[in-house]
Formats: sequence, C-alpha cells, structure tokens
Amino acid sequence: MTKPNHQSGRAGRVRESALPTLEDVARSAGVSTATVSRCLNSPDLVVEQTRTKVLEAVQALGYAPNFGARALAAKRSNTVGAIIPTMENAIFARGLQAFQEELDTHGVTLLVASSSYRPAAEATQVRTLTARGADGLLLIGHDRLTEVYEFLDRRAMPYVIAWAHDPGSPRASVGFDNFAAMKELATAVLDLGHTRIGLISAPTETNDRARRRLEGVRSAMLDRGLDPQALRLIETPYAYDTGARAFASLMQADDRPSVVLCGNDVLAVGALRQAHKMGLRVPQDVSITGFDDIEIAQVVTPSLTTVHVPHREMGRQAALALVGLINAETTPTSVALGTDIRWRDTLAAPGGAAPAGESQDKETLNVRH
Amino acid sequence: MTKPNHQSGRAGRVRESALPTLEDVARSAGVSTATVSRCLNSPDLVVEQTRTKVLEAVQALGYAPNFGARALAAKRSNTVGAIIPTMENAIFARGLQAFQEELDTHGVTLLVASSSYRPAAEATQVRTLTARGADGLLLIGHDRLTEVYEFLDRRAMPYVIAWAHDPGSPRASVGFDNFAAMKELATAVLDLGHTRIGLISAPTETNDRARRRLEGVRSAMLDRGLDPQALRLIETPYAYDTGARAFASLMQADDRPSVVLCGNDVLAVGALRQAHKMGLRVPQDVSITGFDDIEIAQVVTPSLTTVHVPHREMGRQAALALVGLINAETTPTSVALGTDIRWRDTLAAPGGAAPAGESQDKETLNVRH
DNA sequence: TTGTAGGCGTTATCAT
DNA sequence: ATGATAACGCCTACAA
Repeated sequence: MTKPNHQSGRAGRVRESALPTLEDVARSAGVSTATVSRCLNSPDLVVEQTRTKVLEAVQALGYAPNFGARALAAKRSNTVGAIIPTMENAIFARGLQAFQEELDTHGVTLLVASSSYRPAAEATQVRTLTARGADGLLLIGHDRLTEVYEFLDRRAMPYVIAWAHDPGSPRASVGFDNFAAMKELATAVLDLGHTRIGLISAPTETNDRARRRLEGVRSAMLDRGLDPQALRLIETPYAYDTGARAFASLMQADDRPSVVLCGNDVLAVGALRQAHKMGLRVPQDVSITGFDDIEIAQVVTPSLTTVHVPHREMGRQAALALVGLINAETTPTSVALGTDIRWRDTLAAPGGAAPAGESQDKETLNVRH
Repeated sequence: MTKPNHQSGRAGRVRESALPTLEDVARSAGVSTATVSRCLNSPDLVVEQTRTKVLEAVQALGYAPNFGARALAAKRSNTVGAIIPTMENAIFARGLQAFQEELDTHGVTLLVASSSYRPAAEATQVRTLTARGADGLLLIGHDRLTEVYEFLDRRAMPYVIAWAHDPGSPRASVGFDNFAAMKELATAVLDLGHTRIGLISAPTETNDRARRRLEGVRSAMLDRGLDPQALRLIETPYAYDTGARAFASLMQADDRPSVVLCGNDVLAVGALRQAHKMGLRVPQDVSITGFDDIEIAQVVTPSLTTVHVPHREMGRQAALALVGLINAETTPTSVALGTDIRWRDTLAAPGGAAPAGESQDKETLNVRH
C-alpha cells in the first residue's frame, strides 16, 4: 500500500465517541503499545518510571482493554462458563456462588447461562460460551445431547460435570451419588413403616439426577420387599405450583400415600403448602420429604426433612477441578461428596408418631382446624 | 530450541486441537471467507445453492464463530450486561428472567454479574462488562460511585436503571417509587392502630432503594402525628438469618414494637421464623410485613403481607428501554410502575384483630377428616 | 528495558 | 452473487 489511508482512520472519525485504545494510551504516554501492554499484563517487565507514566495515561483516558481483542490475540480469556438448568430458584445458587468465589481466587471470571432444563438450549449455550472465549465449562449432570459431548471433545474444551457423581458413568464429575442419597432417605422412610409411597420427581427423561433419585427409591422398595411398581410417581417441572398440583393429584387418589417424597425442596414446599390448603396435617396425616436442603427448607413450617447436599463444597471443588484442567496441571478425575439426611418435622411414622431424635422446632401456629 | 518452529504455523500445530475458523469453512466449501460470513449474517445475500454448501461445511467442521473477533470487527456484540446486587436470593430473579426473555426477542444475549452490594465491586463489573463488549447495561438503583457514571458517560455507554423510580432523580429509570410504596404500607399499618413500629432495613448508606423505603416509613409516621425518631431501626444485610437476628434484637427491648416492617421479604421471612422460635404468635403478638412479594411470601405460614412489585413487567420494560437506547431509536425516559399491597396473614391490628378483607388462602379442598 | 511488526478471526467496503 | 482485502484492538516473539 502506498499512501492510501493517509487521511482516513483515527483522525477522521475521532468525533464519534471513540473509545481509547492501547495506541491512544501509548501515544499519550510517549511509549509504544507493547510497553503499555506490558504495564498491564506483566508490570515487572517495565521500570517503575515508565510504568507510572503509562498508568497515569490509562487513568486520564479512562482506558479499558478490549476483551475480544485481548482474547483473540492471547488465545486465552481467563473466563469460564457455567450452564445451569435454571436461575429461577435457589437450587444452584449456593453452589454457583462458591464456584465463583473460588474462581476469583484464581483470577478467572465466571459467565453464567441457563438452559431452562432444555437440552437443545444447553447445546446452544455451550456453543455461545465457547465462541465467547470461555477457557472451560461447568456443566450440571451427565445427561445431554451427544452432539454436545462431540463438540466439547473436538474443541478439546475442558469441562467439569457437577451435581452428580455416578459411579457407573465414564465421565469424570464432582458431585454426590443421587441414587445412594435418595435410597438412604427412602430406606429410612420405609423403616418407619410407610408402605404407600408417592414420589414427585422432575422429568427423568433428560435428567440423570432426577432419574437416579427415582431409581434410588425403587431400589429401596425392592430391598424392603415392596413392589417398585407400586410407587405412585408424578413427574413435573421444578416449581412451587407444580409441586402443589402434583401433591393434590396424588392425594385425590382412593388409596392415598402415607408419605410423599419429593425430588427437591421446591417441589416439597409446594406440596407442603398444598397439604396445608387441603387441611391435611403434616406429618400426622401425611409425611413429606425434600432434597437439597436449600434455605427455605428450614424456613417453612413445619420445617422440611430433606437430604442435605454440600453445595458450597461442591462448587469449590468443581472450580478447583476446572482450573486444574485448564492449566493442564490435572487430568479429569471424579470427586465424590457425601450427603446426609436432615431430620426435621415433616416426616414421621404413618399415623403421625414422631421418629426418634425429633426436631427442636416449635410446632403450632399451623392454623386452627 | 534449534529448529523447533520450522514446521510451525497451522500445519505444525494442527494437532493441538485447532478450532475451525471462517477460513477453514471457506476452504472446505470452496468459497471465500466473505461468502461464508454472509451465509451466517445475511443469508439472503447469497444463493440457495452456495448457502447449503456452506452450511454443510459449517456442520461438518463444527464451526462456531469467534465472538471476540466478531465484536472486534463489527463493533457490536448484541450483548448487554446486567449488574445486580446479588444472585443469592430470589429478589432479582423474576425481573431478570423477564429482562432476558424480552432481550431474546430482539436477538440480544444477556451477561449477568453481581456486585454483592459493594459499590467498588459494581464499578469493576461495569468495566468488565464494558470491556467484554456489552452494547448496554442494566443497573439496579441510582446510588453508585460517581466514577461509574463518569465512565459510562465518557464511553457513551447506553444504560438503564431499574428497581427504582425516583421522581427527584435526574437519571432516567424504569421502576417503582420505593418511597411511595413503603409509605402506603406504613400508613396502612399505622391506621390499624400500631404505634410502636420497628423497621428492619438493608444498609441505607449506598442503597437508595432501602433509603427511600425508610424515608417512606418516617414520612408516614410524621403524617400520622408520630415522632419519626421513635422508629426502632435496624440496618442489616439481606438474608434470612440477619433478619432473624435483627428481629430478635428488636423484640428483646423493654418496649417491644407491635409491628415490624421489613425492607424485603427475605428479612421478613427470617423475622417470621425467629418469632416462631421465640414462641411469639404472628400476627397476634406481633405483626410483620415484607416487601417485593417473591414466591416465598405465599409459601410461609402464616403467609406474608407484603408490597407486590411488578417484577416481570419491570424487567420487560427495562429491556425495551435498553434496546431502544442501543439502537438509538430512543432517548432515556423514565417509566414508573405501580405497586400494591398484598394483604395476607402476618399483619393485624395490635392485639391481633384481623384487618377487614382478610386472606382467602385457606379454602379447604376435597378432604375428609 | 523498550520498540517493531506480524497475526488472531471477523466484518465490511470495493471491485468484479 | 461472490471475492479481495483493509481494518478492528491487542499480544508477543524478535530485535535493538
């Protein structure tokens, strides 16, 4: 090129609110762009004097580096993405928070997206976050379109699966055993003497966590000599009102269950609320259990017996695993976390006898019947 | 290293999981990169035949455009950022969801970040999202570091303020009048006969929404001939347990309040829970009110009397406003949304008489005892 | 310690 | 309808 852009470029369009660039800073500080770049990325490679000069220019111009350009040139974004099923309720909030906090410690930023429990939406989000330069991804559970796994593998994109730890799965993950956790609770329920069992679950079709929990219940029944087919099952999306509806439908049957297990706390609280509306006493008339132990479980009345999941620890471990993967210091390895049952007030033997070691929470205020 | 990068460049490092680029697709489809780009962005500018050819190549290679490069070249990212105080509880979830949905409609993606109610963190997030190429920003409330406003103005970054509509503020916003809303509730409370008023508020120092709500209470007291100084005020971060603690402390005083207003539903539920623990009946022994009307307000027992905020509508309007700003079809204009009191079961006249027009919550469905 | 210059993956302007 | 080819803003060998 001879002298084509003589008058063009910067000078020409300075008026349309040009954002300061590295070059502007360099010019203003009387150094090269390389030096400015160094000041920002490896401050120790440049002498004190020039550094201050440059930083002043940065301040003065209100310069902020362009992320896209940076990622483009450095082939690294210090960003990871998390794709969770939903932000609407608190199920993933605590774990994600811990994930984020640990990430901060390592200087990496978190981008979150939600799939609304739709596999196709998740696939889109995976591509979106990848194109956005995510260095790694946090995924929830094992179930997803195979094209997603193919995509991930082809791009050699580091990822960790959380909220599930399935001994039978080939993919590494950090989480807990949904099957075992639910089976333990179901077994405790059966040992209390319940025989008519209801289960309100999330749709199991594309959700391995929900499916494994369901299998846990069935397995417990089998072990105790009950017919797994006798389980009264309703699958419905996670929400308060769907939980309430499912519960109502379960309790309208001729032979009502004496206990309704719920796939998570949100469903359980919905069920609890519905029981209240129907004038059913919990746990005297019917027991209800949840899963997750989110904050609301302790806030409702009566307080909810549920499976406690170590969300914070899980988030932290997931972050550690992902960062290790990204820095190639590590290979995919699973970490299994434990869960435990939190005995509170919504579970009792059929007929209402309280289980041993009962809650300290004051009952009452439940309305007058 | 002697002859290390002899073989370098594309060919040399094809093994390290090279991501397909526009050029790869172009080559594979036997067209130019420009054509591929067109296929993706303005499909109608290219003939059917080539288009299919190209799209096949895209599929085959698993190509996804690089966001950074695209934003760099197009100077537009079709992305907006939202910086909310916290993701931990549900206060912002519903509004954000609606915001996101409306954005989708316009083909723009949402990036969310949280400030943990820390002004400095918010300032950082503003820079981060800006550098990330956000075309616009959603901000919560008016209070923030002046440097943030300066930054925004200098970059001519479009933004909309939500969750607050302050008639006295020079900045445009879409939201509701926190002062008026809280004053209305407080007035109703006073008219019920309460004279000993407690208020659990979020820290008002850097939170105009909380501050305006507080002022609303004081103004109501003044109007009704009470000394605003007599208000028993506790400021504490938004959380269940802080709400519980604040309530306990309020009720330990000699002359306990007959009603405790809370700055939001989370605090209120914490307070409710604490009342329960202390063996205080609500509303007979003490009334409690919330603010926001998030889902949990209807789920707790007794259900919470609170101020309903049209979160979804606010989110939608905010999205509309922001998109308009970005496309320069619009100038900043405020939109004020209304709120209304949801009368439920935690508020009654001092002593416990229920207010007129009581809750319709406990209709009994089909149940025999 | 600092500067030079090539390249990162796309878009968009011109030609053709 | 399609193809060349400059930007876009930054990083990073490599030189000086």
